Amino acid sequence: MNATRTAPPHLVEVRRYRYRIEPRGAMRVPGVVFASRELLADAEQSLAQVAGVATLPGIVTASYAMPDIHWGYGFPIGGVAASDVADGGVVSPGGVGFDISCGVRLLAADCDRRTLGPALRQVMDGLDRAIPRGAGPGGVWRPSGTGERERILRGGSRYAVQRGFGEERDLVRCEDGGAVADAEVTEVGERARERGLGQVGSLGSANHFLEVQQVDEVHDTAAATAFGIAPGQICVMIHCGSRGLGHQICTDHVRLMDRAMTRYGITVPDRQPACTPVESPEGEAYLGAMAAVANYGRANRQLLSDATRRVFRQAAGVRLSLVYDVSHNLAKLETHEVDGAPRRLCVHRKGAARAFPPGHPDLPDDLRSTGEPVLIPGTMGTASYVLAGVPGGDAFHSTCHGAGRRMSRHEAARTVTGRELRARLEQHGIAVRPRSWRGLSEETPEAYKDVAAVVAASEGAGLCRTVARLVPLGVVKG
DNA sequence: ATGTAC
Repeated sequence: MNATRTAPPHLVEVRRYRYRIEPRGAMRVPGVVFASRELLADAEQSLAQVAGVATLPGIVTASYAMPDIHWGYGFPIGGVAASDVADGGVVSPGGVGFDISCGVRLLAADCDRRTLGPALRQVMDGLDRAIPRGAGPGGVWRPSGTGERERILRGGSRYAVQRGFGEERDLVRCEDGGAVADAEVTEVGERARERGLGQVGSLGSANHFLEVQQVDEVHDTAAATAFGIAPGQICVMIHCGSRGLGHQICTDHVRLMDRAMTRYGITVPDRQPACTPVESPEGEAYLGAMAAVANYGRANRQLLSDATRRVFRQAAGVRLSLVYDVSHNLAKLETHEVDGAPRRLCVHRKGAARAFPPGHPDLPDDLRSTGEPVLIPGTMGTASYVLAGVPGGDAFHSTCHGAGRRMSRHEAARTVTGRELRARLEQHGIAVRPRSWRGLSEETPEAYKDVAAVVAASEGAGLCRTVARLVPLGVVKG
């Protein structure tokens, strides 16, 4: 149940693209919102969530919000919060979201728009047939039994590649080398496993998509070269998550934590977001399950990449190499400096991407001097971006994750029909392969903030730098 | 986001 709506917290402009919410009441730290005035106009009610997150036990430095902030379950989408593990810091499933491990993968083709030529149509038709999408079951590959299912949860992309669904080099270009080590498969309940089993290698629905894109502008040639992209080049962007498996894990663990919270003496506004200390049986159970789902999400994107590569090879003789794969819905145990001392933190990024700076030891060797690639899926018919981490990046090295919704799904569907939208996009030279007309209309570009403004605010706030802008040529949607 | 509600 929602409490009475109170006035949104007061924002003070610290400098351009940086606002502050002073700690009041139960807030343990300030709120820091990276945005422009224009972007804030669409974010008013989610500022209360930024203040709510600031009350979490053990939270350090600030409750952060990225320029694409919008209303979410408990935490705002576009929120970043870190808690100090040794100081009773908590982990919250609401700080990760229902779509655990949702993220983006970018593949670069060995051709440009001109050399691909009319084969684009065959590629789109091939993808239309090869990419499972929409709600419900169906994936490109079904694990054969319990053993294989558990190896996906433990091994992520690494297992998918071992199994023949990719190349060894892919793993170098995946966050965490394609798998996190701390997956605890025993914490993944039977219902979650069942839901996940038949959905390995599927897009899902809503804002998830697979797009054939073209590199439209390169802003940073050195970084683009290191990432493997150049002007005019054909790319494929895949945005998807962990399907029913992640949803079920979030549901299960919110329930467990909700029951346990009072035992730890934790009270939160509106009974959400549910949380328990990282160092508690419930906290450890969630993090173990979440890590298993993180691996599942990566395997999902790996399987979809394999299916996409097959289509490009058969329809156009084109090869795709992985640029990067990064999630924007995860909690991670990381070491960051707080008040001049290194602390072990549980960093929640919900609708926020990690953006390690140049020189960070966890980056792949060939990207270490460049900074971590960040992949920003835009809205249909506009543009997507490739960014990079910068030295001194704020918010525990995080940045924006997308355009950010501005209109409800219902409102969006009222503005345009799916058929009208497809006609409009095709007029602009964008091929559309939808699964449902309703789903397409809900994703109309007007339903989102201006992704260029979000990227400009993120860069202006010192969170990242722009490497390239990509425009869509073909969209595959659920 | 989600077998779009227990």
